[in-house]
Amino acid sequence: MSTEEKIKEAAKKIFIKRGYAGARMNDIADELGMNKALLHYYYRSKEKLFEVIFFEVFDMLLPKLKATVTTDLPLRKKIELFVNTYVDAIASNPYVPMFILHELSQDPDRFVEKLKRRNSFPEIGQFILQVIQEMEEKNIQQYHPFHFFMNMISMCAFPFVARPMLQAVSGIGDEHWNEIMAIRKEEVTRFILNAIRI
Amino acid sequence: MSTEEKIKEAAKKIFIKRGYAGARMNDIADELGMNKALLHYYYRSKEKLFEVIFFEVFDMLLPKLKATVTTDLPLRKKIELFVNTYVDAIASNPYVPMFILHELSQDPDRFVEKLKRRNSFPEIGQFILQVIQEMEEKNIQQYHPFHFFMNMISMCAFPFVARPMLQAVSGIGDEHWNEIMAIRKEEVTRFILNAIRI
DNA sequence: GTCTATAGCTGGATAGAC
DNA sequence: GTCTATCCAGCTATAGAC
Repeated sequence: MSTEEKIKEAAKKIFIKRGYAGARMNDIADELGMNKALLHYYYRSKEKLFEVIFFEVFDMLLPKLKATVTTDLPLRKKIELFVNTYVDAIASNPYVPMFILHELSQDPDRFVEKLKRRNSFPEIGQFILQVIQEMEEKNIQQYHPFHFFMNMISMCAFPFVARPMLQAVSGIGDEHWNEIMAIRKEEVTRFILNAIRI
Repeated sequence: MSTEEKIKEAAKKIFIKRGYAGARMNDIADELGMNKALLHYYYRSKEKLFEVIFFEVFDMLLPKLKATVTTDLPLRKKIELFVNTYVDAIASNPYVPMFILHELSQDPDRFVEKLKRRNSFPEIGQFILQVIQEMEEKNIQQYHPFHFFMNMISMCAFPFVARPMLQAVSGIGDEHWNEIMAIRKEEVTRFILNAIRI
């Protein structure tokens, strides 16, 4: 791995742990046993380094989600695919939601602005329409379509965000936590499908 | 409202918006048209000021939740009460989850440690047992009880955390968002009860 | 109690040797 | 490319006048 790569990985770790404001260039350098002057040599400034990571994280996640939401599957299959994709993607990068929320809270407008410049922004309109149609045809329970969508997203993402607190409240240790999360996809999918069945 | 109170309220606003690391004592002072020396006069240090707010936020939320989880109601009623209480509590302080997550991510252990010193920590063991019993008696669908609990929490809390992103993805404006959130309690309760019905 | 002024430190950024 | 040394802005915190 090149020095440039190594810096990026270490920076990702620190930014995710502490957020942009809390992260120190020194911490990143220490993480690598390097000097912070090197970070500036490769990435010019803290802000620039952060942006590189920011977009990398999103380019890993958003295109996948966009693809699942816009495929041409029947609703139930699409829900299953969405949950599987989302939970898998986050489970293999469990720090991502926290990272996103961290920066989202600092300056929501700037954050959303950055995102929109990528055109990988998931387009949920079509999915919502599909839900509405199934409801009109009485194939599934009636819900407010947006709440239904929020329920899906919430159950996929929140456990990863709130993990430390959930573990504290429940007393579940790390090993046990991983075992439990391994079956989350199936549990959530089944939960949703049961909730919409007539 | 006393100066001390005013400082606390302004500080809460800033800490929530920017997190501990991102908040500036100057921002808090400016918010009030005061001088930052005053903040130190009343609260000694940034850290002390933060702690006061931290515990105030939790003392507003946790005891309520603890109460709902440990009441002696049948499961379905308890679920309804839990969702109503949680969503109401957060809706009237929509910044709270973000605030919590912010600080949770900085140093999870210290965070949980602080919390445990209060004895208002919700005890979910009894609730989980109740869920298990209903499942064994085949009164409700079979789920992993912890996933079921996570689903409840997730749907209550996440929309408030991710609001800016959800609005961006969906294109929903502020007025419309408020309308939608006004019915969330009912939507979530119905969703859960439908998911567990046999 | 409230203000101005300033001390003292932290952390991002750069210069310059190697 | 990598390191050491150092600059300088921005921040917390305090001293001291009123």
